[in-house]
Amino acid sequence: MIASARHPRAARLLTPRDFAALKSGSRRLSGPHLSAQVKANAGGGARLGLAVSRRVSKLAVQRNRIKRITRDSFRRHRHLLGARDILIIANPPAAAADNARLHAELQQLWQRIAALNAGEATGTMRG
RNA sequence: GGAGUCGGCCAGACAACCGCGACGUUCAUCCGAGCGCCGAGGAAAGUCCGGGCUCCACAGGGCAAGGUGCCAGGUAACGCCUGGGCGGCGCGAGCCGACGGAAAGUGCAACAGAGAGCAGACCGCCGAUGGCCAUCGGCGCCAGGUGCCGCAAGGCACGUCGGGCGCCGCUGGAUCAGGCAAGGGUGAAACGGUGCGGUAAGAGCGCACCGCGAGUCCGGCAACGGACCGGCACGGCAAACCCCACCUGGAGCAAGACCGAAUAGGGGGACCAUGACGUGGCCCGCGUCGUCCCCGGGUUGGUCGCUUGAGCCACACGGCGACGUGUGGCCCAGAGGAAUGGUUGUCCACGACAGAACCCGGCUUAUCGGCCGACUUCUUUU
Repeated sequence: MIASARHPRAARLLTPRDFAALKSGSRRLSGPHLSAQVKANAGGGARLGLAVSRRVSKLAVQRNRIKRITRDSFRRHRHLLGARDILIIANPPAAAADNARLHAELQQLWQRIAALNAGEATGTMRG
């Protein structure tokens, strides 16, 4: 379906249960500033969760910035990502990275996720 | 124009595209879609004070503990604000101050220093008074040489001289007894300060001014100020205990309320009273009568609380002011895995600190820079 670049409520991980489900059987990817946990979901398209702890930055402004950049990038690339739940975890260096760097890294991350085939995406059968 | 003080305000702008949340409205069986409109701060921060609100069997008395601390106002309240007083800083506009009581009591002061609380004399000053020593003078007393004359007693001369002792007086002293605390020195602090007089040297010993005072009068609601009077004692520390005055019940929106679902009214044990529990420091008082402990099972979803409020903006009136009263107008985030943004372009003074989480009033801390008003001061010109 086509590619609306929107980010409705349905495209988010909402409950603690959603987050707990990612803890087991997910595929992990990591970059210098951001890491991801990915797992196939029951359908309907990609859903995004965010984890930016106070360990990344004590300033709420910085944490908000990272989340906003991530959401904005996610909605633009959501049509590429298939039916997966994705948790993006910020690493401490992310607070020092500017917006352009975060955008670039996110774009690479989406491409790596999209490259995973359906079998791998479930994570459980990895050899 | 330069330097500065106080108060207020702003917090890159504009455009395009793509997004997010609330509300209103239209469409739609539902998912949702269109349109309109709104969408972080002056500190949203630290959580340091004060309230509202909610629950705790509702809040009475006493003790303890904590807080505040010049006075008077303002306020819902405050540790905030305004005005005033006092002290300090600044040429000034102004700024800063835990700023009640030390004669209610207890206590503290290391080191240094002679001495640290009803103190003390190291260096030093004096030595008036009473001694001592010395010089000079006066008076008195005592002892004595040589020569000549004389038998001797004795006389005369040198000589109204010299010596010794005592008393009195003058002057002097690296002096003793003693006097002093001015000056030096120690200290955070040394038992009022400065000056003049005074004195042997000194000293509130006297005087003037300042300071001080359980005194009197006057001004002020008061803090306090002024005048007069008094005398120089009554040191400092209360962010030491303490005294005095005033204030404070506890916990916090994960407060708390409702709806729905699900399971159970389970098993075991302790106590039937001068008992247990409720008051989250204690006691009294008050209230409740079955209460408490252990084991096992179930639930941790939704709605409300949640933004109209000690609200904001004008104008008028009262007040020095903080602020109050009245009239009119406005609606100004409400999320909750958590919205309020991203990218690009143009411009310039090249953009700081930083993100609401129940809500207000303050304080404090962080902060690139800019604008406005009032005032001070210096310089130039007229």
